[in-house]
Formats: sequence, structure tokens, C-alpha cells
Amino acid sequence: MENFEENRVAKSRSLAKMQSLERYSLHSYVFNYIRDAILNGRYKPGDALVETRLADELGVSRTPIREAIRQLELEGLVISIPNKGVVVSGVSQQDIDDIYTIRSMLEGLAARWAAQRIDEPNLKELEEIVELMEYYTKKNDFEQLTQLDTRFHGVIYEACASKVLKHLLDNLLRYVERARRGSLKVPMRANQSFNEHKSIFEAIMKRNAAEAERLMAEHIARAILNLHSLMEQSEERD
Amino acid sequence: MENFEENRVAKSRSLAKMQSLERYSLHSYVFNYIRDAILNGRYKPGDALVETRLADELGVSRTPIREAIRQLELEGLVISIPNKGVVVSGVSQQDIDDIYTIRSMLEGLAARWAAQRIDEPNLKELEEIVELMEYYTKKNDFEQLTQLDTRFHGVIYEACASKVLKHLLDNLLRYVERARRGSLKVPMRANQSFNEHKSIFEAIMKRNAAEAERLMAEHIARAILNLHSLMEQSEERD
DNA sequence: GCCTGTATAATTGTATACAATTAATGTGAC
DNA sequence: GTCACATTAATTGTATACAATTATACAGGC
Repeated sequence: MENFEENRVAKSRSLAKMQSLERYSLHSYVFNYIRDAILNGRYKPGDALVETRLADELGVSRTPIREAIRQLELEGLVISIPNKGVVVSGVSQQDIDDIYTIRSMLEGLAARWAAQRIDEPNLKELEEIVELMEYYTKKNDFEQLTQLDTRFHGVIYEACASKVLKHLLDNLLRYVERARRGSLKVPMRANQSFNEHKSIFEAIMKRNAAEAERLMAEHIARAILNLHSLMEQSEERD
Repeated sequence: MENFEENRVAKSRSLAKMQSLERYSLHSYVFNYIRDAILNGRYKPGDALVETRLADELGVSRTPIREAIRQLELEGLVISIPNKGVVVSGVSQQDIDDIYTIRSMLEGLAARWAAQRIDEPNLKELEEIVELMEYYTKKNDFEQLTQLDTRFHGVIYEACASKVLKHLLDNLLRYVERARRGSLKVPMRANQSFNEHKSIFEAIMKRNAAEAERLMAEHIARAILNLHSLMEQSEERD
């Protein structure tokens, strides 16, 4: 029938999105696609997700769609009613606030454990990141700073040596990805943010677990405050 | 072919497990089946999960198996290597310890929010649960106490009015389900546990958020200590 | 022996076919 | 008009078929 055409679509899709991944599968592609669409607001809460429609839209069969939906269901991004369908649940502003509160605790815990358990290579990488942060903060390069921020926290997740905690934080971070990217684009905040990162690094280096936890918790708490003032400004825009 | 036989198996399965659920689907059944098998230690870390083998074992096709595996993957219970297969990751003792530490923070947060936000019906239910706990503690009915404990925490998850926090805690609780059930079966602990629950309830009733948080965090922290002493005793048994 | 390449089998990945359930559409009674 | 009920369409649930990939086994060369 139209297998060739569909194959072509699939190929170009994979090239566009999976350039950095050596291995992939359709369900993971679909999962990321739908999740991003929900987190970006393209699929809105209440929207129905029809399998065949998604399959057509993405040029794949229903099987990988269903696998992805099952994962989204577990993440709480959609709600599935058996034999009826799935609707987008989405992430409300209240959810984002809650996530930041939760993160401030869990990132604090991660910093505490990292201070106790971090090894030399990770400590060295953290130092390097902080140096780069200083450089790009002066340059006002927000794109680089956002990436460095992700790396900074990622190294700490790694260094805390807890599969469970890392897993939780990775997920929470994805939920607030969009909010986070905005938050760092404020010049003043970038400067403040650098100082906070530096202090956290120093506390970890000194193996001061309590201090690292406190500083990290405050760091995240401040991020949400900043986010709020940011939203008040651009209230009419969105 | 052997469709009739397979249908029969499926029917009896659904009756056995889904008696409390009005609607179900095979993937959720498979998900629960495999998750329990992993959490109970029947499937051990490193074991390969072969789709066809599971499909035969459960008398269903590969489709619901795959959907369930994708969910287990997201939960971190299995690790999937594309085109190769999935292996059981499992929950180590370290994981359980970490979960209890994380829970002590998050349950504390839930108690704090619950103290601020709980409504009358939930408060009333909490009071009722505490009364029943007193009753069954005197009777040493551990089965009832375990259920009441689940209900107590469940009501607080509900009362904290945070979809995200409730979701996280529900998941964490499932991970330590087995450990938790053992923990309450120690008579002394049951008594202590009752007093802790009562104090937490009173703090929430008095709308004392800080106190509720502190008491709850200590309650969970004590549970892990108790669990450790329990394991030292039965070290040779398992 | 052991390495290497090749054929075969096992397994995963994806698409499609069919069944079951739910939503919608329309028709007749009143 | 509208309510009840039957009929059809749309959608989800499950199983199976086929393709692609990876593991296994085995033969020949060195």
C-alpha cells in the first residue's frame, strides 16, 4: 500500500530527533514527543489522545503509541480510563510549585549525600563546571548557563550515589524543564545563581554535608521565588 | 487452536486478582504481576525477562506484556536494552534505606501541608482510624493494623492536596511494601507506632504544621531503625 | 586449540487483523 | 419534540504476523 511513504517519514523522523542517540525505538520517540507536547502546552489538559490519530500524526502504528501512553500514564501526565480513552492531565502551576518545594528538599538531600560520598573525578568535574559558570555568567550566555546548570545538578545526582534519589530528581527536573529555562534567563538571577552554585560546590568540597544541604535547599527555594516574580511580569503574554 | 484454553486461564486470572476492580486490562494485570514478583524476590536482579516466556506464563499475548514492561522500565524496576532485552533491576537494601530517608522528608511535607489544608471529612476519617488503631493495637491484630497504617498515610496524602506529592509517595510506598509489612509485626513497635500516629493526628487537628512535619519525619525515621534491628535478628533466615 | 565467518535460531520491534467496548446516529412510538 | 431502542461507527483491547536485530552453533582455515 503506502508502506514506502511511511517508511520514508519514519526515517526522516529518526534522523531529525535521534541524531545523538545511537539506539532508539519508536515507543521512546513517541513517549518523548507526547511528553514534550504536553509540557510545552501543545496538548492541553482535557484533550483526548486518540491512538489512531497519534499513529497517523507520527507515522507509526498503534503499538508504540500504546507503549508510550502507558508510560505517560505512570508519570501522571495523562489519565487513562479503560475502554474509553486517555485524556491529558498536564502540569498545573500548583504542580510546578509543589515540585519546586519537593525538589528543594530532595536536592538538599542529594547535596548532603554528595558531600559525604563524592569521588575525585566528580569533584573535579564540579569544579570545572563552576569555573565555566563564572566565565559564561560574565558573558551573559544564558544558553550555556542553562546547560551548565543541568550538568551541575546532574553531577550531584550522580555523586549522591543513590539510584532512587537520582531517578526521582531526574523525573522532577523534566517536569519543570520549561519553567527552569525561563528562570535562568534573568541577568540578575544568573549572577546570584552563580554565587549559590559556587557556595554549594565549596561546601561539598569541604565535605560539609549539613551546609551543602542547607545551601542547596535555599538555592532551589530561591529559584521558585524568582520564577514567581518572572511570571507576574509576563502575566499578560501567555 | 488452543484459544479456549487460553481464555479459561485468562478468566480465572481476572477473577482471582481483579475482584475489587470493576474494570481492568491485561497490561495492568501483567504490570502488577511482574512488579510483585520483583518486589517479592521471585524475579531476581539480573534475571532476563523474555516476552514470549512471560506471555506463555501468564496466558496472554506479547502486547500487554510489552506495555507492562515499559511501565516497569519507567519505575526503574527493570532495565531495557533496545533489541536485546530487559533484565530485572530490583530493589536493593540500599534502595530501601534511601526510600525511607526520602519518605521521612516527603511524608513530613505531606503532614505539614495536611495540617494546613485538611478538610473536615478527612480529619474525621483520621480520627476514626486512630481510634481503630488503638483498638487493634490492644488486640495485637497486625493484619488490621497494617491496613489502618496504609489508610492513615493515604488520608494524609489525600489531605495534603498535592497531586504530585501524593503520586510520589504512593509509588515509594509500593517499593517498600514488603519491608513495611514486616516492620509492624513487632508488638513493641506496634504500641510505639500507635502513639506516634496519635501524636501526628493531634498535631494536624491543632493545625500545627511544623509539629506535624517533625513528628511524621521522626515516625518514618523510627520505622527504618526498627526495620534494621528486625533484619539483624532474622539475618540467617532469608 | 582458536579464531573467523556464516547459517540458523531466538528475541525484540513494528504493523496489522480481529474482538470487545463505547460513542453516535437515526428511526419509530407516543 | 423527545424518549427509547436498535444500528452503525469509532475507539480501545488483544492477538498475531512479519521484519529487523541479536545470540548461538557450527564448519573451515590457520
